Amino acid sequence: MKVLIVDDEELIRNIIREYCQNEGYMTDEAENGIEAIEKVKTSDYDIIILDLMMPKLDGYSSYREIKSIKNIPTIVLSARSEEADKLLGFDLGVDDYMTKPFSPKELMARIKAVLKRNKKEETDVFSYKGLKLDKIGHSVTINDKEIALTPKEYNLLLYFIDNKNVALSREQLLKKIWGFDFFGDDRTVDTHIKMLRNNLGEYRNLIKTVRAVGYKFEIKD
Amino acid sequence: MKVLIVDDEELIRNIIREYCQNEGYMTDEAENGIEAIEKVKTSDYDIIILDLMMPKLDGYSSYREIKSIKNIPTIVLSARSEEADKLLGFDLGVDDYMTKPFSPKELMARIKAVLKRNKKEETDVFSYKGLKLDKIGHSVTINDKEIALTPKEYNLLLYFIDNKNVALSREQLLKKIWGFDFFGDDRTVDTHIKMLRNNLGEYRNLIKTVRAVGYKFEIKD
DNA sequence: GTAATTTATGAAAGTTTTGTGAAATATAAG
DNA sequence: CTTATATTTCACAAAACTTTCATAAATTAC
Repeated sequence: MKVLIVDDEELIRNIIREYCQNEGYMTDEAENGIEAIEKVKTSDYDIIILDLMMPKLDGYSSYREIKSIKNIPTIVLSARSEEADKLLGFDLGVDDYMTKPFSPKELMARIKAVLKRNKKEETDVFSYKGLKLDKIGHSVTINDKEIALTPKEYNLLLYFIDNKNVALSREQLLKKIWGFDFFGDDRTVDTHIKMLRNNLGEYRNLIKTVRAVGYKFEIKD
Repeated sequence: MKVLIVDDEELIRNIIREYCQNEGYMTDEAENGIEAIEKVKTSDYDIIILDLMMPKLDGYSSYREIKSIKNIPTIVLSARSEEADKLLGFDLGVDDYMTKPFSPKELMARIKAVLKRNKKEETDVFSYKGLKLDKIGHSVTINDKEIALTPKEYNLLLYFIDNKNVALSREQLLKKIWGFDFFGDDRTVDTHIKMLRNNLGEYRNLIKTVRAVGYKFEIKD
Protein backbone atom coordinates (compact mmCIF):
# COMPACT_ATOMS: atom_id res chain seq x y z
CA MET A 1 0.00 0.00 0.00
CA LYS A 2 1.40 3.36 -0.98
CA VAL A 3 -0.03 6.65 0.24
CA LEU A 4 0.62 10.05 -1.26
CA ILE A 5 0.34 12.84 1.30
CA VAL A 6 -0.24 16.28 -0.18
CA ASP A 7 -0.14 19.22 2.22
CA ASP A 8 1.90 22.38 2.43
CA GLU A 9 2.34 22.19 6.18
CA GLU A 10 5.25 19.99 7.10
CA LEU A 11 3.84 19.35 10.55
CA ILE A 12 0.67 17.86 9.17
CA ARG A 13 2.57 15.71 6.70
CA ASN A 14 4.74 14.40 9.50
CA ILE A 15 1.79 13.37 11.60
CA ILE A 16 0.06 11.61 8.75
CA ARG A 17 3.29 9.95 7.69
CA GLU A 18 3.86 8.64 11.20
CA TYR A 19 0.44 7.10 11.43
CA CYS A 20 0.59 5.64 7.96
CA GLN A 21 3.95 4.03 8.52
CA ASN A 22 2.61 2.65 11.78
CA GLU A 23 -0.05 0.98 9.74
CA GLY A 24 2.57 -0.46 7.45
CA TYR A 25 1.85 1.77 4.47
CA MET A 26 4.56 3.21 2.27
CA THR A 27 4.38 6.99 2.01
CA ASP A 28 5.40 9.70 -0.34
CA GLU A 29 4.83 13.43 0.02
CA ALA A 30 4.17 16.53 -2.01
CA GLU A 31 4.06 20.15 -0.85
CA ASN A 32 1.70 21.46 -3.45
CA GLY A 33 -0.54 20.55 -6.33
CA ILE A 34 2.06 20.82 -9.05
CA GLU A 35 4.38 18.49 -7.20
CA ALA A 36 1.53 16.08 -6.51
CA ILE A 37 0.65 15.87 -10.18
CA GLU A 38 4.26 15.11 -11.05
CA LYS A 39 4.42 12.35 -8.47
CA VAL A 40 1.22 10.79 -9.69
CA LYS A 41 2.56 10.73 -13.22
CA THR A 42 5.69 8.86 -12.26
CA SER A 43 4.59 6.61 -9.39
CA ASP A 44 1.63 4.46 -8.49
CA TYR A 45 -0.34 5.21 -5.36
CA ASP A 46 -3.22 3.39 -3.74
CA ILE A 47 -4.67 6.45 -2.09
CA ILE A 48 -4.09 10.20 -1.92
CA ILE A 49 -4.59 12.43 1.11
CA LEU A 50 -5.09 15.86 -0.34
CA ASP A 51 -5.22 19.19 1.43
CA LEU A 52 -7.43 21.78 -0.19
CA MET A 53 -5.60 24.94 0.80
CA MET A 54 -2.29 24.94 -0.93
CA PRO A 55 -0.05 27.45 -2.64
CA LYS A 56 0.63 27.30 -6.38
CA LEU A 57 -2.31 25.10 -7.33
CA ASP A 58 -5.34 24.66 -5.12
CA GLY A 59 -6.67 21.30 -4.05
CA TYR A 60 -9.67 21.00 -6.32
CA SER A 61 -7.78 21.93 -9.44
CA SER A 62 -5.10 19.43 -8.48
CA TYR A 63 -7.75 16.84 -7.80
CA ARG A 64 -9.31 17.28 -11.21
CA GLU A 65 -5.95 17.10 -12.91
CA ILE A 66 -4.94 13.97 -11.01
CA LYS A 67 -8.25 12.29 -11.73
CA SER A 68 -7.70 12.81 -15.41
CA ILE A 69 -4.33 11.09 -15.23
CA LYS A 70 -5.11 8.17 -12.96
CA ASN A 71 -8.18 7.20 -11.03
CA ILE A 72 -6.81 7.04 -7.50
CA PRO A 73 -9.04 7.05 -4.40
CA THR A 74 -8.74 10.39 -2.65
CA ILE A 75 -9.53 11.74 0.78
CA VAL A 76 -9.71 15.51 0.95
CA LEU A 77 -8.64 17.54 3.97
CA SER A 78 -9.77 21.08 4.50
CA ALA A 79 -9.15 23.80 7.03
CA ARG A 80 -12.36 25.54 6.19
CA SER A 81 -15.45 23.65 7.13
CA GLU A 82 -17.39 25.45 4.45
CA GLU A 83 -20.23 23.26 3.44
CA ALA A 84 -20.03 24.38 -0.15
CA ASP A 85 -16.62 22.79 -0.34
CA LYS A 86 -17.83 19.49 0.94
CA LEU A 87 -20.73 19.41 -1.42
CA LEU A 88 -18.46 20.23 -4.30
CA GLY A 89 -15.98 17.64 -3.14
CA PHE A 90 -18.45 14.80 -3.07
CA ASP A 91 -19.88 15.93 -6.35
CA LEU A 92 -16.47 15.67 -7.95
CA GLY A 93 -16.25 12.10 -6.77
CA VAL A 94 -13.99 12.51 -3.77
CA ASP A 95 -14.06 9.36 -1.67
CA ASP A 96 -14.14 11.05 1.70
CA TYR A 97 -13.84 14.48 3.22
CA MET A 98 -12.47 15.61 6.59
CA THR A 99 -12.09 19.02 8.14
CA LYS A 100 -9.08 20.21 10.08
CA PRO A 101 -8.34 19.88 12.86
CA PHE A 102 -8.80 16.17 12.35
CA SER A 103 -8.15 13.15 14.48
CA PRO A 104 -5.33 11.10 12.97
CA LYS A 105 -6.97 7.93 14.18
CA GLU A 106 -10.17 8.81 12.43
CA LEU A 107 -8.23 9.62 9.29
CA MET A 108 -6.62 6.21 9.43
CA ALA A 109 -10.00 4.57 9.91
CA ARG A 110 -11.32 6.43 6.88
CA ILE A 111 -8.28 5.52 4.82
CA LYS A 112 -8.84 1.89 5.68
CA ALA A 113 -12.51 2.16 4.83
CA VAL A 114 -11.78 3.73 1.45
CA LEU A 115 -9.14 1.15 0.63
CA LYS A 116 -11.51 -1.63 1.65
CA ARG A 117 -14.21 -0.26 -0.64
CA ASN A 118 -11.85 -0.02 -3.57
CA LYS A 119 -10.24 -3.38 -2.95
CA LYS A 120 -13.14 -5.29 -4.42
CA GLU A 121 -12.90 -3.39 -7.68
CA GLU A 122 -9.19 -3.97 -7.86
CA THR A 123 -9.53 -7.70 -7.53
CA ASP A 124 -12.33 -7.81 -10.05
CA VAL A 125 -10.49 -5.93 -12.70
CA PHE A 126 -6.83 -6.27 -13.47
CA SER A 127 -5.27 -3.20 -14.90
CA TYR A 128 -1.81 -2.43 -16.19
CA LYS A 129 -1.37 0.73 -18.18
CA GLY A 130 -3.88 0.54 -21.02
CA LEU A 131 -4.52 -3.16 -20.57
CA LYS A 132 -7.56 -4.17 -18.55
CA LEU A 133 -9.16 -7.51 -17.82
CA ASP A 134 -12.61 -7.48 -16.30
CA LYS A 135 -13.21 -10.76 -14.51
CA ILE A 136 -16.90 -10.03 -13.97
CA GLY A 137 -17.63 -9.02 -17.51
CA HIS A 138 -15.21 -11.52 -18.99
CA SER A 139 -13.76 -8.89 -21.22
CA VAL A 140 -10.35 -7.51 -22.07
CA THR A 141 -9.72 -3.99 -23.27
CA ILE A 142 -6.70 -2.18 -24.61
CA ASN A 143 -6.93 1.58 -24.30
CA ASP A 144 -10.64 1.17 -23.59
CA LYS A 145 -11.21 -0.72 -26.82
CA GLU A 146 -12.42 -4.24 -26.35
CA ILE A 147 -10.38 -6.97 -27.94
CA ALA A 148 -11.93 -10.29 -28.87
CA LEU A 149 -10.28 -13.21 -27.16
CA THR A 150 -11.31 -16.81 -27.54
CA PRO A 151 -12.12 -18.69 -24.33
CA LYS A 152 -8.71 -20.38 -24.22
CA GLU A 153 -6.93 -17.10 -24.81
CA TYR A 154 -8.95 -15.42 -22.10
CA ASN A 155 -8.30 -18.19 -19.61
CA LEU A 156 -4.65 -18.18 -20.50
CA LEU A 157 -4.37 -14.45 -19.90
CA LEU A 158 -6.35 -14.74 -16.67
CA TYR A 159 -4.03 -17.45 -15.40
CA PHE A 160 -1.01 -15.39 -16.37
CA ILE A 161 -2.38 -12.41 -14.51
CA ASP A 162 -3.02 -14.46 -11.40
CA ASN A 163 0.53 -15.77 -11.67
CA LYS A 164 2.43 -12.74 -12.83
CA ASN A 165 6.20 -12.90 -12.82
CA VAL A 166 6.12 -16.66 -12.43
CA ALA A 167 7.64 -18.89 -15.09
CA LEU A 168 5.01 -21.43 -16.05
CA SER A 169 5.76 -24.68 -17.82
CA ARG A 170 3.63 -25.95 -20.66
CA GLU A 171 2.61 -28.91 -18.51
CA GLN A 172 1.43 -26.56 -15.79
CA LEU A 173 -0.55 -24.46 -18.20
CA LEU A 174 -2.10 -27.51 -19.81
CA LYS A 175 -3.07 -28.94 -16.46
CA LYS A 176 -4.57 -25.71 -15.15
CA ILE A 177 -6.24 -24.33 -18.23
CA TRP A 178 -6.96 -27.35 -20.38
CA GLY A 179 -7.61 -29.68 -17.47
CA PHE A 180 -5.91 -32.81 -16.21
CA ASP A 181 -7.70 -34.85 -18.85
CA PHE A 182 -6.04 -33.24 -21.82
CA PHE A 183 -3.79 -35.66 -23.66
CA GLY A 184 -2.78 -33.59 -26.65
CA ASP A 185 0.47 -32.06 -27.70
CA ASP A 186 2.55 -29.72 -25.55
CA ARG A 187 3.07 -27.45 -28.47
CA THR A 188 -0.61 -26.59 -28.53
CA VAL A 189 0.28 -24.08 -25.86
CA ASP A 190 2.66 -22.35 -28.24
CA THR A 191 -0.06 -21.78 -30.74
CA HIS A 192 -2.35 -20.24 -28.16
CA ILE A 193 0.47 -18.07 -26.87
CA LYS A 194 1.03 -16.91 -30.41
CA MET A 195 -2.60 -15.96 -30.85
CA LEU A 196 -2.83 -14.31 -27.47
CA ARG A 197 0.28 -12.27 -28.21
CA ASN A 198 -1.16 -11.13 -31.49
CA ASN A 199 -4.33 -10.03 -29.78
CA LEU A 200 -2.43 -8.19 -27.08
CA GLY A 201 -0.93 -5.89 -29.68
CA GLU A 202 1.35 -3.37 -28.02
CA TYR A 203 1.31 -5.46 -24.87
CA ARG A 204 2.40 -8.65 -26.63
CA ASN A 205 5.79 -8.64 -24.98
CA LEU A 206 4.37 -8.89 -21.49
CA ILE A 207 4.43 -12.59 -22.29
CA LYS A 208 8.05 -13.58 -22.15
CA THR A 209 9.40 -16.85 -23.48
CA VAL A 210 11.37 -18.77 -20.89
CA ARG A 211 13.47 -21.09 -22.92
CA ALA A 212 13.39 -24.76 -22.03
CA VAL A 213 10.65 -24.04 -19.50
CA GLY A 214 7.62 -22.26 -20.83
CA TYR A 215 6.27 -18.74 -20.53
CA LYS A 216 6.06 -15.91 -18.07
CA PHE A 217 3.78 -12.88 -17.74
CA GLU A 218 6.12 -10.16 -16.62
CA ILE A 219 4.96 -6.98 -14.92
CA LYS A 220 7.54 -4.71 -13.38
CA ASP A 221 5.77 -2.99 -10.49
CA MET B 1 -34.73 5.95 -3.32
CA LYS B 2 -36.00 5.04 0.10
CA VAL B 3 -34.25 6.12 3.28
CA LEU B 4 -34.77 4.62 6.72
CA ILE B 5 -34.11 7.14 9.50
CA VAL B 6 -33.40 5.58 12.86
CA ASP B 7 -33.12 7.96 15.80
CA ASP B 8 -34.92 8.28 19.11
CA GLU B 9 -35.10 12.07 18.96
CA GLU B 10 -38.08 13.21 16.97
CA LEU B 11 -36.48 16.57 16.25
CA ILE B 12 -33.51 14.97 14.53
CA ARG B 13 -35.74 12.67 12.54
CA ASN B 14 -37.77 15.64 11.38
CA ILE B 15 -34.74 17.52 10.16
CA ILE B 16 -33.36 14.56 8.27
CA ARG B 17 -36.77 13.77 6.84
CA GLU B 18 -37.17 17.32 5.59
CA TYR B 19 -33.87 17.31 3.81
CA CYS B 20 -34.38 13.85 2.36
CA GLN B 21 -37.78 14.71 0.99
CA ASN B 22 -36.33 17.87 -0.46
CA GLU B 23 -33.93 15.64 -2.33
CA GLY B 24 -36.81 13.55 -3.60
CA TYR B 25 -36.16 10.52 -1.43
CA MET B 26 -38.91 8.52 0.20
CA THR B 27 -38.48 8.21 3.95
CA ASP B 28 -39.46 5.90 6.72
CA GLU B 29 -38.63 6.19 10.39
CA ALA B 30 -37.89 4.08 13.42
CA GLU B 31 -37.45 5.19 17.01
CA ASN B 32 -35.21 2.41 18.15
CA GLY B 33 -33.23 -0.60 17.04
CA ILE B 34 -36.01 -3.14 17.51
CA GLU B 35 -38.35 -1.10 15.35
CA ALA B 36 -35.64 -0.60 12.74
CA ILE B 37 -35.05 -4.32 12.43
CA GLU B 38 -38.76 -4.93 11.94
CA LYS B 39 -38.92 -2.30 9.23
CA VAL B 40 -35.92 -3.74 7.42
CA LYS B 41 -37.52 -7.17 7.44
CA THR B 42 -40.70 -5.96 5.83
CA SER B 43 -39.57 -3.15 3.51
CA ASP B 44 -36.72 -2.45 1.17
CA TYR B 45 -34.47 0.53 1.79
CA ASP B 46 -31.60 1.93 -0.20
CA ILE B 47 -29.82 3.46 2.76
CA ILE B 48 -30.14 3.63 6.53
CA ILE B 49 -29.25 6.61 8.71
CA LEU B 50 -28.62 5.07 12.10
CA ASP B 51 -28.15 6.79 15.42
CA LEU B 52 -25.88 4.99 17.83
CA MET B 53 -27.42 6.08 21.11
CA MET B 54 -30.84 4.61 21.35
CA PRO B 55 -32.99 3.03 23.99
CA LYS B 56 -33.94 -0.65 23.86
CA LEU B 57 -31.24 -1.78 21.45
CA ASP B 58 -28.10 0.23 20.80
CA GLY B 59 -26.92 1.22 17.35
CA TYR B 60 -24.14 -1.27 16.82
CA SER B 61 -26.18 -4.25 17.89
CA SER B 62 -28.94 -3.07 15.60
CA TYR B 63 -26.44 -2.58 12.82
CA ARG B 64 -25.10 -6.08 13.12
CA GLU B 65 -28.57 -7.52 13.18
CA ILE B 66 -29.66 -5.53 10.15
CA LYS B 67 -26.54 -6.47 8.22
CA SER B 68 -27.32 -10.12 8.77
CA ILE B 69 -30.79 -9.65 7.31
CA LYS B 70 -30.05 -7.43 4.35
CA ASN B 71 -26.93 -5.72 3.17
CA ILE B 72 -28.05 -2.11 3.13
CA PRO B 73 -25.60 0.83 2.99
CA THR B 74 -25.54 2.56 6.36
CA ILE B 75 -24.41 5.91 7.67
CA VAL B 76 -23.94 6.03 11.42
CA LEU B 77 -24.65 9.10 13.54
CA SER B 78 -23.27 9.51 17.00
CA ALA B 79 -23.53 12.08 19.77
CA ARG B 80 -20.28 11.03 21.31
CA SER B 81 -17.28 11.73 19.21
CA GLU B 82 -15.38 8.91 20.84
CA GLU B 83 -12.79 7.72 18.42
CA ALA B 84 -13.13 4.13 19.51
CA ASP B 85 -16.66 4.19 18.18
CA LYS B 86 -15.61 5.40 14.80
CA LEU B 87 -12.88 2.85 14.49
CA LEU B 88 -15.28 0.11 15.48
CA GLY B 89 -17.85 1.45 13.08
CA PHE B 90 -15.59 1.37 10.06
CA ASP B 91 -14.31 -2.03 11.08
CA LEU B 92 -17.83 -3.35 11.04
CA GLY B 93 -18.22 -2.10 7.52
CA VAL B 94 -20.24 1.04 8.11
CA ASP B 95 -20.25 3.16 4.98
CA ASP B 96 -19.81 6.50 6.68
CA TYR B 97 -19.74 8.00 10.11
CA MET B 98 -20.80 11.44 11.35
CA THR B 99 -20.83 12.99 14.78
CA LYS B 100 -23.58 15.15 16.17
CA PRO B 101 -24.14 17.98 15.91
CA PHE B 102 -23.97 17.48 12.20
CA SER B 103 -24.67 19.68 9.24
CA PRO B 104 -27.73 18.41 7.39
CA LYS B 105 -26.23 19.50 4.10
CA GLU B 106 -23.12 17.49 4.75
CA LEU B 107 -25.24 14.52 5.69
CA MET B 108 -27.06 14.82 2.39
CA ALA B 109 -23.77 15.03 0.53
CA ARG B 110 -22.56 11.91 2.29
CA ILE B 111 -25.81 10.10 1.60
CA LYS B 112 -25.44 10.93 -2.06
CA ALA B 113 -21.83 9.81 -2.06
CA VAL B 114 -22.70 6.50 -0.43
CA LEU B 115 -25.56 5.91 -2.84
CA LYS B 116 -23.32 6.77 -5.75
CA ARG B 117 -20.77 4.22 -4.60
CA ASN B 118 -23.41 1.58 -4.16
CA LYS B 119 -25.10 2.57 -7.35
CA LYS B 120 -27.56 -0.14 -8.13
CA GLU B 121 -30.04 0.21 -10.89
CA GLU B 122 -32.72 0.44 -8.29
CA THR B 123 -34.81 2.66 -10.44
CA ASP B 124 -38.32 1.66 -11.31
CA VAL B 125 -37.73 2.28 -14.94
CA PHE B 126 -34.63 1.26 -16.80
CA SER B 127 -33.85 3.31 -19.84
CA TYR B 128 -31.14 3.14 -22.44
CA LYS B 129 -31.63 5.18 -25.56
CA GLY B 130 -35.00 4.13 -26.99
CA LEU B 131 -35.25 1.01 -24.87
CA LYS B 132 -37.28 1.28 -21.68
CA LEU B 133 -38.34 -1.29 -19.12
CA ASP B 134 -40.90 -0.24 -16.56
CA LYS B 135 -40.63 -2.48 -13.52
CA ILE B 136 -43.85 -1.22 -12.02
CA GLY B 137 -45.88 -1.44 -15.18
CA HIS B 138 -44.19 -4.64 -16.27
CA SER B 139 -43.80 -3.31 -19.75
CA VAL B 140 -41.05 -2.85 -22.27
CA THR B 141 -41.06 -0.22 -24.94
CA ILE B 142 -38.83 0.54 -27.88
CA ASN B 143 -39.09 4.11 -29.12
CA ASP B 144 -42.29 4.46 -27.08
CA LYS B 145 -43.89 1.52 -28.80
CA GLU B 146 -44.68 -1.36 -26.48
CA ILE B 147 -43.25 -4.73 -27.40
CA ALA B 148 -44.88 -7.96 -26.29
CA LEU B 149 -42.60 -10.15 -24.23
CA THR B 150 -43.53 -13.46 -22.72
CA PRO B 151 -43.01 -13.79 -18.95
CA LYS B 152 -39.72 -15.65 -19.36
CA GLU B 153 -38.45 -13.11 -21.82
CA TYR B 154 -39.39 -10.26 -19.52
CA ASN B 155 -37.74 -11.86 -16.51
CA LEU B 156 -34.68 -12.60 -18.55
CA LEU B 157 -34.39 -9.01 -19.66
CA LEU B 158 -35.03 -7.76 -16.15
CA TYR B 159 -32.30 -9.96 -14.76
CA PHE B 160 -29.93 -8.82 -17.48
CA ILE B 161 -30.68 -5.21 -16.67
CA ASP B 162 -30.04 -5.74 -12.98
CA ASN B 163 -26.78 -7.43 -13.89
CA LYS B 164 -25.53 -5.35 -16.74
CA ASN B 165 -21.98 -5.91 -17.89
CA VAL B 166 -21.82 -9.19 -16.01
CA ALA B 167 -21.13 -12.40 -17.87
CA LEU B 168 -23.84 -14.81 -16.77
CA SER B 169 -23.65 -18.55 -17.23
CA ARG B 170 -26.59 -20.60 -18.40
CA GLU B 171 -26.66 -22.34 -15.03
CA GLN B 172 -26.86 -19.00 -13.27
CA LEU B 173 -29.67 -17.82 -15.47
CA LEU B 174 -31.56 -21.07 -15.05
CA LYS B 175 -31.17 -20.93 -11.30
CA LYS B 176 -32.22 -17.32 -10.99
CA ILE B 177 -34.98 -17.11 -13.56
CA TRP B 178 -36.28 -20.65 -13.88
CA GLY B 179 -35.67 -21.55 -10.25
CA PHE B 180 -33.41 -24.03 -8.54
CA ASP B 181 -35.88 -26.82 -9.27
CA PHE B 182 -35.55 -26.70 -13.02
CA PHE B 183 -33.94 -29.82 -14.35
CA GLY B 184 -34.19 -29.26 -18.07
CA ASP B 185 -31.67 -28.62 -20.75
CA ASP B 186 -29.10 -25.82 -20.64
CA ARG B 187 -29.88 -24.96 -24.18
CA THR B 188 -33.37 -23.86 -23.26
CA VAL B 189 -31.70 -20.59 -22.34
CA ASP B 190 -30.41 -20.23 -25.89
CA THR B 191 -33.87 -20.44 -27.31
CA HIS B 192 -35.20 -17.78 -24.98
CA ILE B 193 -32.22 -15.59 -25.76
CA LYS B 194 -33.01 -16.01 -29.41
CA MET B 195 -36.61 -14.94 -28.92
CA LEU B 196 -35.68 -12.06 -26.66
CA ARG B 197 -33.14 -10.83 -29.19
CA ASN B 198 -35.70 -10.96 -31.94
CA ASN B 199 -38.11 -8.96 -29.84
CA LEU B 200 -35.45 -6.40 -28.97
CA GLY B 201 -35.10 -5.51 -32.62
CA GLU B 202 -32.47 -2.81 -33.07
CA TYR B 203 -31.29 -3.42 -29.51
CA ARG B 204 -30.76 -7.14 -30.04
CA ASN B 205 -27.01 -6.79 -29.82
CA LEU B 206 -27.06 -5.47 -26.29
CA ILE B 207 -27.14 -9.17 -25.47
CA LYS B 208 -23.65 -10.38 -26.16
CA THR B 209 -22.81 -14.04 -26.20
CA VAL B 210 -19.82 -14.88 -24.07
CA ARG B 211 -18.49 -18.02 -25.59
CA ALA B 212 -18.00 -21.01 -23.32
CA VAL B 213 -19.71 -19.06 -20.55
CA GLY B 214 -23.11 -17.72 -21.38
CA TYR B 215 -24.49 -14.27 -22.10
CA LYS B 216 -23.96 -10.69 -21.09
CA PHE B 217 -26.09 -7.56 -21.25
CA GLU B 218 -23.62 -4.89 -22.21
CA ILE B 219 -24.19 -1.18 -21.72
CA LYS B 220 -21.24 1.09 -22.30
CA ASP B 221 -21.62 3.89 -19.77
C1' DG C 1 30.59 -21.66 -37.67
C1' DT C 2 27.76 -25.62 -37.73
C1' DA C 3 24.65 -28.74 -35.77
C1' DA C 4 21.13 -29.54 -32.47
C1' DT C 5 17.42 -27.95 -29.94
C1' DT C 6 13.70 -25.09 -29.03
C1' DT C 7 10.25 -21.75 -30.23
C1' DA C 8 7.38 -18.98 -33.74
C1' DT C 9 4.17 -19.05 -37.28
C1' DG C 10 0.75 -20.04 -40.98
C1' DA C 11 -2.56 -22.92 -42.77
C1' DA C 12 -5.59 -26.84 -42.80
C1' DA C 13 -8.32 -30.21 -40.57
C1' DG C 14 -11.05 -31.33 -36.74
C1' DT C 15 -13.99 -30.22 -32.80
C1' DT C 16 -17.04 -27.63 -29.96
C1' DT C 17 -20.35 -24.25 -29.19
C1' DT C 18 -24.03 -21.41 -30.55
C1' DG C 19 -28.01 -19.92 -33.68
C1' DT C 20 -32.25 -21.20 -35.45
C1' DG C 21 -36.58 -23.27 -37.12
C1' DA C 22 -39.94 -26.48 -36.21
C1' DA C 23 -42.27 -29.86 -33.62
C1' DA C 24 -43.77 -31.51 -29.15
C1' DT C 25 -45.30 -30.48 -24.72
C1' DA C 26 -47.16 -27.71 -21.12
C1' DT C 27 -49.88 -23.95 -19.31
C1' DA C 28 -53.44 -20.50 -19.19
C1' DA C 29 -57.66 -18.40 -20.89
C1' DG C 30 -62.21 -18.50 -22.48
C1' DC D 1 -63.03 -28.87 -23.37
C1' DT D 2 -61.08 -26.08 -26.76
C1' DT D 3 -58.13 -22.71 -28.20
C1' DA D 4 -54.48 -19.70 -27.85
C1' DT D 5 -50.12 -18.82 -25.85
C1' DA D 6 -45.90 -20.09 -23.84
C1' DT D 7 -42.16 -23.27 -22.96
C1' DT D 8 -39.10 -26.93 -23.92
C1' DT D 9 -36.73 -30.15 -26.70
C1' DC D 10 -34.22 -31.39 -30.58
C1' DA D 11 -31.80 -31.65 -34.91
C1' DC D 12 -29.16 -29.47 -38.14
C1' DA D 13 -26.72 -25.45 -39.93
C1' DA D 14 -23.52 -21.91 -39.10
C1' DA D 15 -20.02 -19.92 -36.74
C1' DA D 16 -16.24 -19.93 -33.76
C1' DC D 17 -12.58 -22.18 -31.65
C1' DT D 18 -8.87 -25.79 -31.05
C1' DT D 19 -5.49 -28.79 -32.43
C1' DT D 20 -2.20 -30.64 -35.38
C1' DC D 21 1.49 -30.30 -38.33
C1' DA D 22 5.01 -28.69 -41.48
C1' DT D 23 8.26 -25.20 -41.99
C1' DA D 24 10.79 -21.06 -40.67
C1' DA D 25 13.29 -18.58 -37.29
C1' DA D 26 15.84 -18.14 -33.19
C1' DT D 27 18.87 -19.70 -29.63
C1' DT D 28 22.15 -22.73 -27.56
C1' DA D 29 25.78 -26.23 -27.55
C1' DC D 30 29.78 -28.03 -29.36
